[in-house]
Amino acid sequence: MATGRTHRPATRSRGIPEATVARLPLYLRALTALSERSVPTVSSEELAAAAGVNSAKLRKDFSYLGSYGTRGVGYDVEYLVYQISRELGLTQDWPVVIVGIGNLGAALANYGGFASRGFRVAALIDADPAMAGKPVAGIPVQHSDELEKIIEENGVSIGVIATPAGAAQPVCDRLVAAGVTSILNFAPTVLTVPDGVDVRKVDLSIELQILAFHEQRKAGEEAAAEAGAVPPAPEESGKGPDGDVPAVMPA
Amino acid sequence: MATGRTHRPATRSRGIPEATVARLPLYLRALTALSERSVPTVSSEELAAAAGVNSAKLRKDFSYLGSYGTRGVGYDVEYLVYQISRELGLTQDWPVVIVGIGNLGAALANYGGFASRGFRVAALIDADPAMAGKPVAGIPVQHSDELEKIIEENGVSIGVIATPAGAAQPVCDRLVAAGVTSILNFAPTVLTVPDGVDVRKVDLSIELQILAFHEQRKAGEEAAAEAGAVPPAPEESGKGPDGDVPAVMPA
DNA sequence: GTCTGTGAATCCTTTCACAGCT
DNA sequence: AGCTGTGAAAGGATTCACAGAC
Repeated sequence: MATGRTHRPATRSRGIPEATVARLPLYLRALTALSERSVPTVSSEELAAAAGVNSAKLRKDFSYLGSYGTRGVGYDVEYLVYQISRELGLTQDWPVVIVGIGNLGAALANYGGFASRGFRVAALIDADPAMAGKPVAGIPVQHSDELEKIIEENGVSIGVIATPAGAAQPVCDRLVAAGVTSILNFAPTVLTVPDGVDVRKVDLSIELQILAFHEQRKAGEEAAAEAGAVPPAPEESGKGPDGDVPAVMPA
Repeated sequence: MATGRTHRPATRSRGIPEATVARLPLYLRALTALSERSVPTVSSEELAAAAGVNSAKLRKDFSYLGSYGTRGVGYDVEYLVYQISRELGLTQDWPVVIVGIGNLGAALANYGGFASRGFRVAALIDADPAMAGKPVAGIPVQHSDELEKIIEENGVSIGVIATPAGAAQPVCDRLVAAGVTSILNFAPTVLTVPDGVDVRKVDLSIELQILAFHEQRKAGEEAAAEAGAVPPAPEESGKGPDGDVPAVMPA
């Protein structure tokens, strides 16, 4: 995953592992659901189940944030919601812009999960002049000529790129030049950014491909159970894709 | 080795680490781009740069697939495209169904990255009778009553869920009952599935939250660099002028 | 007795660095 | 020379298991 440099080697105060950070939103969602049902406290076991992880991991994760639980009782739901929100920076308002209002951009603009978590769609931007002024999710689309102005006037530091692949890097460059320091990229391209800028990538087809890999292996196991299946082994001799045999290396 | 601590018994890999599998689609995309430019061979250094990883990692990843490179030369682009495609299972045709044809479902239906990688949208399914028959991305939407029939007739084993959160689990259950064994879930819910079924989750707001975390930290570092270090631990107070404040009630 | 918080052990991933092939 | 393939080392993440608070 493309992550900018988190320079500052001596993180004496709070070094929350990336893996933990990535799970905090999961916990937060589960906690929010409990909160809406007015559940006062929850055990690590229950919360872990609701978030889809195991309890040891959850407790370890929370231990990086501090000691917010009560032994013999569990965690106070409201208090934890607040602590995690604060840790994630969601107690403040994050204006974001979405660039590229095609199908995906429109879906993102309409996505309720943003507004409910401290994110505010400050502007929708598209390169197509015909889109300008047209409202999407109640927000008028603006032409990309305005990009820099919009970023500066709204103090936007997070940009979402939902353009076609070819437009992504130029858009990215302009966003960064205008002051954006975090980018969520939906375009199927590797973005190049300067140090200090974070990029996260969501690629719809990559996830499907990973599923296909496992799916294929399931089918292969079934077949292999009946006969010894050996796929084609082109030129190269030696290892190749065979059964469980790892790479060989005689001494 | 092969210790008896199989967290996922049904998903025993052929020796290719998950982390590597997750990167194969990246390599494949970079290679496809090279292939289209008729580049015959590529070094690990070049390919790694194009895929956004470092070369040692790439070579290690490829070593799990077999010895497909030539020392002193690099990798044959076409050959590697074929090998990775085969490894990912993309040399076969994967019919998929998309359930929930809202903004996101429509975006997915229109997404070109599927068709070009062995995935074929076999059907679009929505619970709204008003959608039935309406074409999206050239494919007529079918009502969810037809779900089981569609799955079976098309031999679908991969399902994409793009419904609202509340509908996701019931839809998932029906998909699984009908024979689907891999699910890509865009709904913000933790899905419960029987053993042997793979679920991958894509959550748009989670990615943004992770960005917000890092963004917040950057802001804190800047402030700390300019003035004396002041840890950002504010009490619940007035947010922004137009803040839409998440429900937090600190004890 | 219940449940959290956490060192220690285990497992997985990345990086290093160089042997060995072309 | 140039570049891959891979053991070995280093670094993270996960799980274990239990001390200690309630």
